[in-house]
Amino acid sequence: MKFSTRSRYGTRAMLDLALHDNSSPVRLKDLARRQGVSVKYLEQIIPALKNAGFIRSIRGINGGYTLAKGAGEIRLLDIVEALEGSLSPVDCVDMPKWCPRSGECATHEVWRDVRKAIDDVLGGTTLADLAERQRALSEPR
Amino acid sequence: MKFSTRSRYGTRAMLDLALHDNSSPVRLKDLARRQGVSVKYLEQIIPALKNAGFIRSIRGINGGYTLAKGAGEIRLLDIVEALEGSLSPVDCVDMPKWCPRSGECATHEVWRDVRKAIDDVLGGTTLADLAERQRALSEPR
DNA sequence: AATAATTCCTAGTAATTATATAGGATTATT
DNA sequence: AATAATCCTATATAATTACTAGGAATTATT
Ligand code: FES
Ligand code: FES
Repeated sequence: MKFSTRSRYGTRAMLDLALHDNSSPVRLKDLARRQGVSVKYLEQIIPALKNAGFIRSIRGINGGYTLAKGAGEIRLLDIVEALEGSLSPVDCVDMPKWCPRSGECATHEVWRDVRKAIDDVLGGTTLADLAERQRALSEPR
Repeated sequence: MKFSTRSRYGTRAMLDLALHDNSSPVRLKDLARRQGVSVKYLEQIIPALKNAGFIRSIRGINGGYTLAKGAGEIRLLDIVEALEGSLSPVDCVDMPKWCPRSGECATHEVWRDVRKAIDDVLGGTTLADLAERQRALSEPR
């Protein structure tokens, strides 16, 4: 019941892009240095975010990555699901047929409730919200 | 981000014990048959529940397992944590030192919120609640 | 046209975790 | 003594995780 490093690194990568949005594309090299992750590993995580339509890439020299849409339109739930797969704590929440007795299983209902609680938190937070929180944290006071 | 089979089987085992509470101890053989799990695998899951103080065992012939306290005093959160370990989606929620920059990491706050949401659902449901739901599901109507 | 810097693609790999199974020791009832 | 249950420890296998490696494709600059 842990998020994989894919999700942790990938979410922080998205946050990094959001914070550097209005400038030139962000090179993976810089992103990796700032986040303390190897370029090679990020290279493997990034495609999921691109396929999901969250980021756009610019190839060749001076290339890099930018957000493909407004930070306010990207929910953390979408990011994590793109990286992690479904957040249902058990498979039968998504596919009731997966458990033969899902119609008469009380635990099933509880797992569904857990899923919903996660959805509410992560679905209610956008990348813009996250960036704002980060700015508040980094702000000198 | 899935619960292991330990958690799923273990929770169902606890539910089974709760439903057969007021009678004689439940043999693993019967529990396993009802839940569709091998006795040998259950044997490996059960000790965690016993060590946590949720169940009591009776050895020898006519032995078996019973709840060690009232079903209303056992929260699903406790059961799952006994079987699964901490439900924090990332380690730094439990150990802030684990991430070097946890004090200035916005994602950290979100992961903490996710943990809390799970806690609220699973901490707010007791084994008695679960048993009641199960009876409602099984009831002929 | 050559160079350099970037993303893109595919494969490999070591370590860990998940999901069991197996065999026998211990305990208590009859 | 026989039986039936829990208890304990070891082993096996498969899947997943967290990377690393090498090079191909693309593009701005010179
Ligand atoms: S229906 Fe899947 S756990 Fe019960
Ligand atoms: S502090 Fe652990 S993920 Fe940021």
